[in-house]
Amino acid sequence: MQSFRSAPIVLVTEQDSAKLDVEGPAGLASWLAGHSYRVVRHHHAAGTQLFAEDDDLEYLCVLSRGWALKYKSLFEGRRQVLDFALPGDVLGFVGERRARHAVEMLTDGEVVSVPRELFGSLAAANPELMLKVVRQLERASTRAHEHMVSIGCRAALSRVSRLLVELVERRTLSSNARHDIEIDAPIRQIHVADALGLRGETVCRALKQLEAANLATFRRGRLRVPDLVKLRGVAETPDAEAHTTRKAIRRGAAPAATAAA
Amino acid sequence: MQSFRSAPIVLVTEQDSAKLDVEGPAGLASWLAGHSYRVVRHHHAAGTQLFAEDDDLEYLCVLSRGWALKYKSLFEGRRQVLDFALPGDVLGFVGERRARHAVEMLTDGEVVSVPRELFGSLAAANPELMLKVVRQLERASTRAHEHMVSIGCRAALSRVSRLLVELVERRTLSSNARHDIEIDAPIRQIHVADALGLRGETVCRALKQLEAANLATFRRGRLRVPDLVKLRGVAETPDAEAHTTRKAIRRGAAPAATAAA
DNA sequence: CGCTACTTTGAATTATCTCAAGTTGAGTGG
DNA sequence: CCACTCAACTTGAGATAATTCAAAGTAGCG
Repeated sequence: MQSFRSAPIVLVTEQDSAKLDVEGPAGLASWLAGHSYRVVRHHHAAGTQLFAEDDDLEYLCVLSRGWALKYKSLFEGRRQVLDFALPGDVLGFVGERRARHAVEMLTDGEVVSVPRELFGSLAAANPELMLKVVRQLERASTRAHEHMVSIGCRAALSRVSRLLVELVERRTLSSNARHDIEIDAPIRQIHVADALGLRGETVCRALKQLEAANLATFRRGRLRVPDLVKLRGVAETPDAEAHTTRKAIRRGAAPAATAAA
Repeated sequence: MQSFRSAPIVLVTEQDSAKLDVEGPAGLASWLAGHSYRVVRHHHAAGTQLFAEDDDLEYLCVLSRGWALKYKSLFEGRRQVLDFALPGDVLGFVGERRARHAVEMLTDGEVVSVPRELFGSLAAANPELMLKVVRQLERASTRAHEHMVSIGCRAALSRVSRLLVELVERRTLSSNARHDIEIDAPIRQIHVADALGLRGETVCRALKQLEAANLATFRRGRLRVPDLVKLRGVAETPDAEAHTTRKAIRRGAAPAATAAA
């Protein structure tokens, strides 16, 4: 079932369409909003589950405002966060009706929904639409791959750093700011943990380390990064530094100053 | 640079096109092969690197025969295997020229290559082409997500079991065989390890366990699974069974028989 | 003011990694 | 047909990063 079907349905107006352009020229939501009165926009409260894994989806959706979470649930309440969806991201699947993962709103937000068959005809008539979708898919896929590298190869501190860097980069895009960046990141430590294959306690300890080293402060949905380059350095130091230090200590040498010390 | 540019270039003939249909009705390679003389087919030896991360790709490629490996390299020789590519899989990126990961042949095989701009015009003229690409992308994305669940949430034994199940399912597709399945899987333990975020030794120990329990035998590129349902059971038993057993032992109770014991 | 949900800290436990030796087996060339 | 080689696989024992369990702290909110 699609729980959002009970949400108020708002037809997209011309003004709305113009407003959606804030997502940039590649914005899928704005494109869709302007092409049929059957493209609708729903508002959803934080915490709403848009759909669950295995749901039969009648719509293809694009997030137009707010943050959402894509995840898969396992046994014993464990879950894997697959991606943080930001405005412009596709929620749903073009190739099949069955949902391969769940999606839930992290903040209040808005979702543009297109009936599947309407999307099909829009796509047939407008090649550029499918291209926009492909680009979104590939971007999401690249993020998933980076994610896999983190979970598979990096130590806890690096994973957390890498995720913070990703969040900053997704929010500051073309901006080349590198110092004292501060963004809203409406997520809890547990979301970071579930995304990185760690437990909440481990994420907490990693964040404390980053804070102690003045590399990043993440509290109550607000992320501050004094020096993005340095943080990226920790993210890309998989284990090498820690490893070297460890060995040196074992040999009785004085430990080198690490980024987090 | 694209190292495969030095490979012999073979124009696709009508017969080739017909032959490529073994990939099934959704086969991208066969579709592409029939639509322009500028679509070429290359042969590549096992071990060939088709492209590296950050290469500037002039072609969009589809694997038509053999197995390939998508991966990202890190420090100290560590790498994360992102996906095993089988015939029909897209190698390359529609939305941008820059490669986001490396690809290397696991076996001898063939690759159908389309110049990027030609792909663009083919896609504009044939909406169904882009749809085929989207479906491939979504399938790869779903695999990546399953992969993340494994790496992030499962114990070593479950991860290995899950990967073996995935390989079997991809090779037997619509077949509903469930007993005594045997397939070629031209990979080594180290590929499994790099795919699952484990070390070779750990994969070896997991495989030994599976073999001892008569759940799967994987040796020299050949995988035999006596009972797919049972193996799937181990894959989906994240830790619960082992965990319960562990606790029971600590309490002094007799350990329950586990699948791998 | 007292929930409730989230975060923090500590100590013990453990799955996996590391390091270091073997062992196996397919391929090679005498 | 028999060494020989080399890469892949196997096995063991010790080290460690992360988990688990348990118990306090905090902060937002009605």
